[in-house]
Amino acid sequence: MELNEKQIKILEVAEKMFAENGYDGTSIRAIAKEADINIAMISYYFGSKEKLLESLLSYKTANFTMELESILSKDIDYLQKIDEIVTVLVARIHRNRRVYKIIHFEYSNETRQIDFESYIQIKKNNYLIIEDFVKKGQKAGVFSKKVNIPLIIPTVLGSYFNFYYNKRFYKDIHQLYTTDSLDDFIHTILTDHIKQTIKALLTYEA
Amino acid sequence: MELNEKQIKILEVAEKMFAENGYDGTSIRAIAKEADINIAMISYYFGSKEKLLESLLSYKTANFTMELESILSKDIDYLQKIDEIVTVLVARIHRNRRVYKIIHFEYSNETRQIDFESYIQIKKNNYLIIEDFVKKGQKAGVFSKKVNIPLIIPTVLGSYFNFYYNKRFYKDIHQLYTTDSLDDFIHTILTDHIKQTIKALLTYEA
DNA sequence: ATAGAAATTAAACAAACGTTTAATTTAAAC
DNA sequence: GTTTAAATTAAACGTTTGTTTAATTTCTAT
Repeated sequence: MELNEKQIKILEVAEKMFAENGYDGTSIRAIAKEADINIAMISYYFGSKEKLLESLLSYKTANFTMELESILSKDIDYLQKIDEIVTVLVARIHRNRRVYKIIHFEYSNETRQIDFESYIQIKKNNYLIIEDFVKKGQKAGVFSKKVNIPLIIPTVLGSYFNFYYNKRFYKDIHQLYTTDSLDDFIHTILTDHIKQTIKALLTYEA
Repeated sequence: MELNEKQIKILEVAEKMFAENGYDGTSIRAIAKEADINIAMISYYFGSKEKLLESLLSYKTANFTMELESILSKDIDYLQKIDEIVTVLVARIHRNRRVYKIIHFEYSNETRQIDFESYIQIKKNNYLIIEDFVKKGQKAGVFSKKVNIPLIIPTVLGSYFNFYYNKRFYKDIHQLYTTDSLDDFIHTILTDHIKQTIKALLTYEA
């Protein structure tokens, strides 16, 4: 699906407002007003509010996969690859945190009939790449064989998102009162913590 | 605030529906119908929809603190305490997962003026207890001194919640098609993974 | 310059929303 | 048994919701 400038504007506004006030908490009137277009244009372009959300998801969850494979093909050791994957992963989910918030909320709701198929396919594909990498590391004797591979990613992403969903709490603890200091904290301290966690987990033998 | 049977019924129904369809996605009419009471009773008992949510939060986030202190006062070693804390923590957030979903969504939204003060106070208090415990472990030479203490809890809770928010994905991977098998997985495999992660992190020196 | 398609608009639609009202029933106190 | 308060009800309120309509403007191709 090709998108013109106005459609992209609508999607950007929708992303911000859906994440801020939820899908149901955001009216298409409010989106239209913020995007400075007529209400009817949303139905005209996307068909309905629900299809607008689906368009947003497929627009934003473009492939991780290439970036991931690029790191894994580098000539660096296993633990360095972990560092790079975590760095890229955290930067990426932080950049797209709003869309992930929508996904977390709507995808965990079984009764909502939004189409998440493309998101799931990307996720499944990326998981298989990670699994392959960890298994190689285990065979090479670098990684512990006791680790539960499918649960590594939830620990990486979860550490970030639980921080983010409680950021008003952690802002106080770490004194992060500006957007810049928060971003900086995430890309340094939080990212380092997650790197450390995953490397510890993958090399832990007890 | 004392609650009669009918008020508790309303809160239980509200918890389920708020978590399932969001605060804005849930009408008081729908709550009233599900709880089998008249619409006006919600305003009559709680004042408004917003105050209903606040009542729900303070009703459900009763103190972790005692349970935590009970574990820490036991005569077991540091790593065994980690095991017990993780077990209790995961069981508890799993039991109250719906309320936490509401909190994650609403508390991370700066523009929403819901009162989270009691939740924050409990969280802050529990953090200080954990911090004290880890510092003692560091002095005793059991725990690494390089760990970022405030970020340990996000890793524990985040691992669980990222699994939960993507459970439709992980259900397929781990073949957890019944509620019982899912609960069982969480209380065994997932809990073990988190225990392992935290113990690895706290003893990692590299 | 003109025809036809695409884009844009204001207005209208029925339905659903949170809240309030005023009347009635139930329960408790004396 | 009467009085008084609490609980419960159906109905109504003014808004806001997502979507559609029909008319108009803008753009594109010939």
